Amino acid sequence: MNKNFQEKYQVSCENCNLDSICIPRGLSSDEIKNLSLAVRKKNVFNKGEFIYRQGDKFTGIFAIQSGSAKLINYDLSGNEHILNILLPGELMGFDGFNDHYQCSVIALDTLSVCELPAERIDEICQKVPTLVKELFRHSSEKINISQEHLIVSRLPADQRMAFFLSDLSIRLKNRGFSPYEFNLPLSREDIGNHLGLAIETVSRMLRLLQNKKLITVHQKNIKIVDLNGLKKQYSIQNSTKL
Amino acid sequence: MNKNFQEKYQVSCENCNLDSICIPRGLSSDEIKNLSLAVRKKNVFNKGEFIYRQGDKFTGIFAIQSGSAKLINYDLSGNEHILNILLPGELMGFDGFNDHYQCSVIALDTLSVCELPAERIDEICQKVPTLVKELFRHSSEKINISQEHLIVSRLPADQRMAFFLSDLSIRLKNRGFSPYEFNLPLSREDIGNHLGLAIETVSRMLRLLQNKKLITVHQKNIKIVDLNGLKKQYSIQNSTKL
DNA sequence: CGTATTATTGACTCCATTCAAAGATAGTGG
DNA sequence: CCACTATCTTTGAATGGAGTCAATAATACG
Repeated sequence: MNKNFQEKYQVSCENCNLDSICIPRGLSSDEIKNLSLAVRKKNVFNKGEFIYRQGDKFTGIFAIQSGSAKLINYDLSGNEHILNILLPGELMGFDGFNDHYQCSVIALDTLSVCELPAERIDEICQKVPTLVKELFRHSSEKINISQEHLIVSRLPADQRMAFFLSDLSIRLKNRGFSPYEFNLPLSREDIGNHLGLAIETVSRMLRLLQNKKLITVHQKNIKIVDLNGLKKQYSIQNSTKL
Repeated sequence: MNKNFQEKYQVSCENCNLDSICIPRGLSSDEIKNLSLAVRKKNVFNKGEFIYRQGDKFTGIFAIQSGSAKLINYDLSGNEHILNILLPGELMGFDGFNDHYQCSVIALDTLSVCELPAERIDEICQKVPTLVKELFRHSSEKINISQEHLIVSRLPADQRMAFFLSDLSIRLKNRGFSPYEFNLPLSREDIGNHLGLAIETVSRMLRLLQNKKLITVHQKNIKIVDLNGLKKQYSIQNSTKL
């Protein structure tokens, strides 16, 4: 393994400030070094480009270094369903362990990712047994996120919107961004698609939350005025049944 | 390891006729033997009993040998959300790799399960590397099922019901049961909870599908009269957008 | 057999969609 | 710089699908 190869393919996870949320989360520094050797150099995508496509052969797990993306699924009629928004430090590809990816991921802005290639996962898991556990942990998290979304999808429109914004705010905070002000990289149509709402309803719900002094909206710019109030909007729910 | 111990704790996966859908799916017979040694003896639960509870410490992955169960999540208000129905050969517990189970599983009738204990997963994965891959595969499948449910939750009530029944029919067939007649182990309330419908709507949709000559309903007994027709009910969707 | 629970059916209400139109924003070329 | 278009967003009014309420019917249970 010559120096040129290393420069080209080896990215130290220590150079990336996302260790605490990305794959290395539960690993020791020695283990991270082993992981770093397996990780493919970071790759840059422009807005609108696919990181991977539904139906593609599984090539590995990707981690976002910077930028954001949308996780989508196309149904039999070709309709797009936005399953989630992905932020820096978040992983993707766990939908593909059954040989082929079952979803697509599209960059919402300029995006850089690094990849843990499929062919290396086996060997690295031998060398770093705790990595297996970490990957299961992440996979488990993806399951729980999907299930949470299913529960949220049953809430009325205003609560769904409140959850979406709170969730984004919290995730941004965990990643070192401001939780109180951010630019949604999504159109109203994409938000509606993701939340299962018509674009008109998206407009109305944003206005509603603004009227309640919980947020302020200017185009894609969102300011969270009252995060606790926003959370109460959905976390109370119908407190009738116990 | 004496004979008594083996009788008590060792269940050969070869004795169970669910190899093709359960954990052993992709493993060789030698690997299955190794797996068999790690699997804990089967355990029996009565209707209404918990296999594991949301918040419990992760103890392992369970496989249903016989009977059925419901996978549920309790929200902050204590409301129950039925995320899925689990059938023989199906696995549960992938929601727990993050130290604690995020869901509960309750037996819908007399249920027998076998368990791959957490403390053995590490060692067995060392001995049987292909098992790691198999577990990731199953975990991946759980993700995809959740995401499919999210998409289905956007469909109108009749299509949701049609999907639910078709899906059950297909899964029962894959497990060697009749796909054309089965007894739902769920009350109308549970069906409604799972599909996000009021119990009255569940009644109405079952009647609708019966009027369309796609099924016949007698209490909990369901006969699938026209499986293809049932599938068409939802797979066409709005064919307007391409 | 009577009571309690569960399921069905009908009438009414309400939330979110659809339809329709106006307003705002970004990009283009004169 | 402004007009002009295309796209996106907001707002209002009407429609419709599923929920709620209420009553009846069927089933399970003691």
